[in-house]
Amino acid sequence: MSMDPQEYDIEYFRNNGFKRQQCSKCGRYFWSQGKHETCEESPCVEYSFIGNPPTKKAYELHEMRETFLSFFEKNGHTRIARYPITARWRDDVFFTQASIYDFQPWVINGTVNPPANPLTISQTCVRFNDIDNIGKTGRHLSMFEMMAHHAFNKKDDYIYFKDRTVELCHRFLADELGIEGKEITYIEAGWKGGGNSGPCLEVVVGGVEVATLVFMMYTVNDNGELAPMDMQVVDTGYGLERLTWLSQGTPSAYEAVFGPVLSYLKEETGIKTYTGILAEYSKVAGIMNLDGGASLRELRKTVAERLNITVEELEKAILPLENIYIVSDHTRALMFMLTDGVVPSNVKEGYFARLLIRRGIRALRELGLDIPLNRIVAEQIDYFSSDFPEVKESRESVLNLVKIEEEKYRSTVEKGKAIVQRLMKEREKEGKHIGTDNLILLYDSHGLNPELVREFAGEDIEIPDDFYRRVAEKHEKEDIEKQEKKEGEKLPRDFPDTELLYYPYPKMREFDAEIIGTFENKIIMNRTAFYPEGGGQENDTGALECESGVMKVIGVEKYGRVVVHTVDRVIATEGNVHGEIDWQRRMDLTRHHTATHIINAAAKQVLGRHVWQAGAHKSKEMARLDITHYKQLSEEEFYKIERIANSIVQDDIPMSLGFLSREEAEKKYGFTLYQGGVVPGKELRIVDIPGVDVEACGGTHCERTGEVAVIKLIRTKRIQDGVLRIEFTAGRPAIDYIQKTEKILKKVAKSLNTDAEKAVGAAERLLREWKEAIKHAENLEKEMNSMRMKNLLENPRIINGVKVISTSTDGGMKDLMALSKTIRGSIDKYESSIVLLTGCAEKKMSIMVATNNISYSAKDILNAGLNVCGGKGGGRQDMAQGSALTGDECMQAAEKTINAMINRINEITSE
RNA sequence: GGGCCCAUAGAUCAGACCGGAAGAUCGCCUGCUUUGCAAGCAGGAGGCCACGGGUUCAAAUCCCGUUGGGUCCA
Repeated sequence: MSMDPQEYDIEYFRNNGFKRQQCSKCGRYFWSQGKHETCEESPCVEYSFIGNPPTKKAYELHEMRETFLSFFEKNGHTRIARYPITARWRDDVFFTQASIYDFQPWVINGTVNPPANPLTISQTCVRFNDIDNIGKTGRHLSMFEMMAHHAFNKKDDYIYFKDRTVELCHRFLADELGIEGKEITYIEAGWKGGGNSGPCLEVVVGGVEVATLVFMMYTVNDNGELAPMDMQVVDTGYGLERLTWLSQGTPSAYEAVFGPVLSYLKEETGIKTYTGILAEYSKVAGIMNLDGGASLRELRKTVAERLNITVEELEKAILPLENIYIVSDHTRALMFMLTDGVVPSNVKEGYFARLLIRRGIRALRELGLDIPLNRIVAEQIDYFSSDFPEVKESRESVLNLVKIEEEKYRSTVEKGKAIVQRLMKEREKEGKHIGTDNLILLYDSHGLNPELVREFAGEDIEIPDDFYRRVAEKHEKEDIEKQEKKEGEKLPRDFPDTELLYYPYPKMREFDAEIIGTFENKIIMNRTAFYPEGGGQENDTGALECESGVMKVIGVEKYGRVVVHTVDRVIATEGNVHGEIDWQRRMDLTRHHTATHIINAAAKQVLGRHVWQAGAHKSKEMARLDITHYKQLSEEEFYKIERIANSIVQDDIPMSLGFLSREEAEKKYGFTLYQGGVVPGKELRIVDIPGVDVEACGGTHCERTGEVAVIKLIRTKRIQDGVLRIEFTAGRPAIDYIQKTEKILKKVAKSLNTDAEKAVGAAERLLREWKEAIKHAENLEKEMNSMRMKNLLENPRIINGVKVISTSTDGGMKDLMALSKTIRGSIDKYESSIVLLTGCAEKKMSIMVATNNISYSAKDILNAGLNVCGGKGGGRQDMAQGSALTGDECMQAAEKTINAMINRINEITSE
């Protein structure tokens, strides 16, 4: 994307001897203090820093991060803790993929102020688009840290923009890291994203892009025209891993950033690193555009040629290392994902965790290592513990999650083994082998990758080169158009912020306010004590009283900082009103909200630190809390959570509710504040139940836990793999619920003719006796049948040497079958016989023909009968069934039918 | 968020494509055999074929929906 060259006319460049130059290869313009033929970025040049780092010293990963953050701190920035890797404050993405994600959309669109301004951060990020390249290219990673300094400029609050940004960047690289100023190039580029755009500079050293400086300043309208943004944002991104790699000059980024984890794996496997080969490999990978298997082979061929060895020799040297890198990379990403509340599952965020675990296990297998994957995750945790205390705190829970997921994979593989074996047998019968179709099905539906299938099959199954592309194609066809996300509805005109009374005066039931605007059936006032829908809590209802009468408040919503009341009818457009809140409803909602926090804490205590709130809803009669957990609760866990929750209530703990600056809150309470997702803004409302739970939350709450009165869990439900829903009630509705269930129990007991305590025993006995009675009745019927049959059997009709037994009953098809079975049981297996049965029940006649040891078709005989009674039916050679609608004349029809069939038997047996 | 696969005896699964009398193996119970055990032999119990509709003379089987589980993709 090209931008106006003036956009890059930066004072700092002009004053410090930078010259604008054009790359002879890619044609892009760039700025540098040195003179360069090209832009200095691969693929225009090869990496020059490998074995020859341009920094004054080699930095270890954590050291590089600290150097960066403290440099910007020294230069007027506030250091901000990383945001979680799961972007729960956004509904358009699963994961945080760049530092700017932390401030989208709330800060960028001006809804809230940034946590600090300017600020510096090292944001943990994950990206999975290049997952196949990980471990293979020397530089791709699934998890990385984007270090950044951000400034948010408003008209009345200008921090800094292009000039200072470039200055800080250059000073960091040149003065702090000691890179020769002339070696750094700033390539002109354009940036676009999320409806915004602006110029951007790619900062390149030694062939590698180490940072990007983005200046967000325009909004792009539908016609592609640019308009200046209200806020101009400095969005920078410095690759921690890139810079660390650059400073160490190792053959690949992996060798620089994985630290002791890499050494551990190398030691365990005894795999050697061929530095020369690896260096060459990374260099070539750097100048190649890698996408898919074919280009990977191309890469290997090129490298082998350059080193004058065969591709086989090359692969022997690098393939084991690739697996080591994959394990290192994946476990590192997992550590952060699981720490931040991802629970492995088959959908959404969880699936990526599962993917990494399964890929990790496969890589370990390839290496021939018999170590559980969580052992490697533990190494990662130890490496990151000192700089990320939250990782250390979640150690046990993270290792447990990995272990559970490993077990799940093992059982998937076990099941898969059986499936493959059955499939083999089936295919063998048909004289065929397992084909590509089978492979795709096994992978897509059963999670068995083709290599695994080959192993289980024990024969050489051909795996097509483009296997995964074919799987992808299968899914592409099913691709759905992405639904347009509707923008937050806007108010018809601007209103001043509403003063919120429910925070400072949580017990305020009535208040006076002034109407400042109305539209449709909505009213906006200067202040309100009505709680608007938000944070999973439903809105208050009540009344607004004014001189001309009373308006009923039926809905309350918040648009930005304005509270909008929906009323049944607007009878005043200005003047004073007196508001009154439906207090019973408010108290029910409040108790449910506080109870939600309490249950969340209790669940964490019982189940582990991996439990995070995944959603919640509080209404008047009932509430539900969704938590991350990997399986359904046992009965024991269910009641334990309920017991603990109620003991927190009984302890009647005084709660503290108040506002705190974000920095202070994060420092004091840490990460778990953000249960419902990160709450944007500088000031956080903190709901603190001392010793139990602290959350950033905007809802209404009790003053003491005792106010909740009682918590009754109703049921839990696994709403998806990895997420459990707890439904519960608190306070008044809890009592209603208990009474309701008790009434049911009493009713049951009464109908069993006993009392509640004995109901279960009575029900069990009843069921047992009922089953016995049925069995008894069946046996009796069998006996009756055989007695009834005795006559028939002793005096059978013999037609041309074939024994024919026929009778009419008053049963349905099921009875006829039972009857025929009885007869069958009492005649000789080798005796030629035919059984003809009819049954009349509910104005319908069932007919059944069964033959034994003869060649005549039962179907044929049946048809003769059906012809006279007008029925339908069919069957097999030795057994046929049919029925006819006969009305009240069933018995006569049955006689006619049997006669017709006997005639037919006469006919065919005499032929 | 979407696609695919699966649900039958206590367990593992046949049967389903092509509708017509619910099966195998292991486990369980009883008896025989054995000093005892493992086992062997003979017999037996155990199924609303996940649930709810529909089609059909007839549904475990075909169609639609629901629930639960698995899996791949975003």
